[in-house]
Amino acid sequence: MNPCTFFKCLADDTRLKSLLLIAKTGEACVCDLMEALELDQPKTSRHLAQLRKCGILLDERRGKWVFYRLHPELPPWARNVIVEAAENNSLYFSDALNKLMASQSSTLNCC
Amino acid sequence: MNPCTFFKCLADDTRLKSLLLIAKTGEACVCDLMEALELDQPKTSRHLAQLRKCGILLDERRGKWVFYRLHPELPPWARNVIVEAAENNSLYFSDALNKLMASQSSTLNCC
DNA sequence: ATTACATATGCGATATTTCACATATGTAAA
DNA sequence: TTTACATATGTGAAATATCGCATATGTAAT
Repeated sequence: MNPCTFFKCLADDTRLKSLLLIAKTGEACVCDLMEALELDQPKTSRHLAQLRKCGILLDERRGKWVFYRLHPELPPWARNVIVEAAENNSLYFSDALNKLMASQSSTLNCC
Repeated sequence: MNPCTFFKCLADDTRLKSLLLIAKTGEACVCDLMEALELDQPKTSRHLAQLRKCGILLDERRGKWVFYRLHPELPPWARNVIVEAAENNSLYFSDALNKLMASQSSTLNCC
């Protein structure tokens, strides 16, 4: 994991918020993320794909849905960076986090 | 310190290596950094200026030279990110670090 | 005041990233 | 097997970042 490549992955609002949301909640599917972040589907998917290709996220398909979580083999220092960023910038993504947790706990939710 | 802005600052080879070198050595002047990184002067100065304007680095002039160090008011989480990256990616900037330490300890050095 | 050296910045050219739209793929229910 | 839904990706346009060169500013010695 080249550190410059790693930081490039965090250097975008969509990707960073997606990562912080996933770090906080453990995992999330694409449809919940796009609603929480108020983004269209291709944009959400593209950024998640970039994080997956860099080895930061791991995807798992369950039926129609694809869930993303932090890659278990992510180097500890890199995981710490994400977790520390999440713990110290709650205001940056609290709106999205509230929406995401509402979706995830709702029985009306798609997945 | 918006976290996305912060990570954008780390998402470039010149800036990231400069930061890791400064984190390791405490401080460095522009001329030593440009030699350690084998860059021209305007490029080195430009990237340092960006880090200064974002509040990551603090500059201090001493005679003809300008020394940069991590800004003392940098939020602890952000400082930790830089320090952790430095501690866990030595191979990424070891060449530059060796050159920088050689310059800084040499009596032949300009500053 | 002039010169030499260290650092900073204006600016157009180039490279890289991101976006928006269309479309493709994958899954499951009817 | 048709349909609906979820996700992924091809592609060119737009936005953004970086570079290279020239030049400006700041400091100290002569």
